[in-house]
Amino acid sequence: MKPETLTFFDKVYEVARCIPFGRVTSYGAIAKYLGAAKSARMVGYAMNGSHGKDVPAHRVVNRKGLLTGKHHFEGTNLMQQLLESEGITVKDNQIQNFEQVFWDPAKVM
DNA sequence: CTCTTGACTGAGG
DNA sequence: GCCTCAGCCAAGA
Repeated sequence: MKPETLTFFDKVYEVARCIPFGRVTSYGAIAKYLGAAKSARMVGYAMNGSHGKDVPAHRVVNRKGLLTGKHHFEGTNLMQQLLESEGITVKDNQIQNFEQVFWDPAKVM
């Protein structure tokens, strides 16, 4: 990869890979961790390019714990199944016990 | 170069 | 708690 390509996007991928099993985080949490809390949209946008990478995008949801990006996955419920496979309860595209499974990147670091 | 859109969020009503 | 507005930055037309 070219150094010029090392941007906010690459940092997002890096943090996303650090998300532990059975945990989730929000776009804003990642953005804030990167020092660009107001660029949460870029995190989601970056996820658009997460295909072909080891980025567990299904573990990244919006601040409400809603699976806003499920439409970007192959199936209509693939994202939900992936989360449920990790022990996360999902109901109506929304993560239950969100605070319980929420993972803060800054908290680990 | 300009305009629109988007996997978002926080503040205000 | 829900709706609306503005800010953010990048990619595509």
